[in-house]
Amino acid sequence: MAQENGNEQANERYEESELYRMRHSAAHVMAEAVLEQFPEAKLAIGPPIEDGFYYDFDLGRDEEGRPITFSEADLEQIEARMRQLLKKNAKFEASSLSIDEARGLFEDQPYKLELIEELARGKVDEMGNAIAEPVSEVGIYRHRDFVDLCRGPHVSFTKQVKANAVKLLRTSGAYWRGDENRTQLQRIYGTVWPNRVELEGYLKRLEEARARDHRRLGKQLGLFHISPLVGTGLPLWLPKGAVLRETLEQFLRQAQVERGYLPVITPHVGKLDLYIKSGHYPYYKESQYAPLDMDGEEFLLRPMNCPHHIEIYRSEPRSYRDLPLRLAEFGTVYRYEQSGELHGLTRVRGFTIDDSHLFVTPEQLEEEFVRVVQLIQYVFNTIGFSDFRARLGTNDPESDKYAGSPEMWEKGVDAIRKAADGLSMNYSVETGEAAFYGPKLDFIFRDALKREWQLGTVQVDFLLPERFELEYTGQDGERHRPVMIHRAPFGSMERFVGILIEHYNGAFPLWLAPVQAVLIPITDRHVDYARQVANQLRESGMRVEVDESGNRMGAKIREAQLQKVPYMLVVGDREEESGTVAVRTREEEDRGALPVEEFQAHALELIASHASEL
RNA sequence: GCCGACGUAGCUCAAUUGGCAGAGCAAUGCUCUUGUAAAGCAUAGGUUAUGGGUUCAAGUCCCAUCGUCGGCUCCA
Repeated sequence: MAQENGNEQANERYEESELYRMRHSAAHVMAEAVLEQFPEAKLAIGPPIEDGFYYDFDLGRDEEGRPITFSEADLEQIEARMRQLLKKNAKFEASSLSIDEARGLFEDQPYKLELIEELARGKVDEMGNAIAEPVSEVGIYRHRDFVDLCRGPHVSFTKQVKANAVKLLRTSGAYWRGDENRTQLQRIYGTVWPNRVELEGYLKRLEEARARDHRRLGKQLGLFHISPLVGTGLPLWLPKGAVLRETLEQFLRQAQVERGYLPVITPHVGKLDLYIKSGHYPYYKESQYAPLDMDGEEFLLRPMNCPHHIEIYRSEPRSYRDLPLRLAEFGTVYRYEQSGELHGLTRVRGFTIDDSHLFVTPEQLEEEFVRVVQLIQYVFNTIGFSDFRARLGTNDPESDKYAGSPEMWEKGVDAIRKAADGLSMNYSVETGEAAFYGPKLDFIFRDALKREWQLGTVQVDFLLPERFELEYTGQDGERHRPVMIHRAPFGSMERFVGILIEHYNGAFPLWLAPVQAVLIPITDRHVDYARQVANQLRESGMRVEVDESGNRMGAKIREAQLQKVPYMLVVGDREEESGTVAVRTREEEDRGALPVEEFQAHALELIASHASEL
């Protein structure tokens, strides 16, 4: 993905940019304002981030022992004070101190002391990033009476941050060092831009992003519904959403048939023993629905599909002639995510993975891996997704989260690297992002709100074949152990559709649109003709509705526009007499009358080619 | 799960310091028979998330539960 290099370069430039300095400096001035209002506040860290900055504070506890938090009024006051402080033109002065001097200077700032100790021991820097070497001196930045442990960079004078280009956005809790077992601090997020106009532009972009939020569009377009009575995180697919999802499923099924995948269908529950044997259970115990105890036997709502597919592999003796064996299923799984983690369709408790498990010989591994990546690229290209990056997730040798031998991991990572390099792909390598059973290559998409979502994934697995003692008979007549590839191009149908909604702002390409055309009869008199045309189009496989409401034509068009229906086919006396439809697209283009057959042929061609333009 | 904000009709939102729960859209009925983004009139729609409490009086104040939203954490 050529995208990624660009991003990395952009990030490097960002960290050296004036804007980055402004945001870093704004964080310091905000902390200064906070300290005025909360003199007892302890400072944690306050870095620039994409589009802004934050600073974390510990405000201590009230008489009842509850953490003191920022109110909305506090935020307004802090923001107002910050503006005043920016205008008073203080100079930012850098200097460095020995570790001991720094310990003295920050003696009543416990979080800073912890950072200083870690710098001295060479673990992490003041921003929390890993460093290689212990340091003997630490950087500090001072403006007025405010001093912070910091290596900069900053602007020279506070005035260089425009007071009218600063806005504090929100507060939230945030764990110290990102660790939920440690103190929860109070974070303030803010943003700074070079000037007021750019700030307003940014706020407008946020507003626009909210307008294309898939939860909002999902309601407006009648795609899905989440009922608290059914269960939070358990979406209900409405007819139009179901059509969209099934269309995607059909598309992938077809692509898989062409590539030698075989369908299987397996149940949504399995005995607990199955997951104990696979090793999934102890790893993910906390994020699973509790086992169902029936007559002394325990069953799990399945959190993944792999063990079921493995049992299919094991159902008969396998020969090298059977491999690669590619078993595919849209398999629904259940994971009890923490309540605060749920989010529309993109983070749910019951979802369907476009899952497949490939059982291959070690010799076939690399080639099969390449084919899977090519399938994923084909899927993304066809659907029109572009803002993706690829990530190679490896195990963290320090962590006990990962099973299997070092050789297994090495072989797996090696296979992925060879495959990705062979395809000339750009990818980042991230330690500690692997599955517990093996390394993986993930495809990560950025949504309208700039959040990143992992969609497609391909994983190499030497472990489960061992756990389940999988075998095949080789050409040599000996027993051999296959390797597994786990893969899901969409990742999950729920998440993928959620992202798809935002990507297209609800205006799906014709082939995916839940309703592809609406017939709009001008008066009651034309309803029969409209129905006749609709039926003709339906017989060719198109998804067509007739607007038989009592509305006037203008209102029917408005409704179809709001529903983002690709084609509006207006029919009145003229069309009925000539056997035509007056074609209008959602891009507000009146294309005039076309014979029904001509429109149909044109539309079917676009559908077949997965075209995104009408 | 944690921090904060919030929960009023199907949807979007009103309701002054605690004092009769409202509007637009959608729905239904009637009239109009209409040419490219909203016709008119009428009707119906509510245990103000749920449960408890304070008060002469609670949508409004307090407590709990459920849920939603923004973050944090997590994401097989």
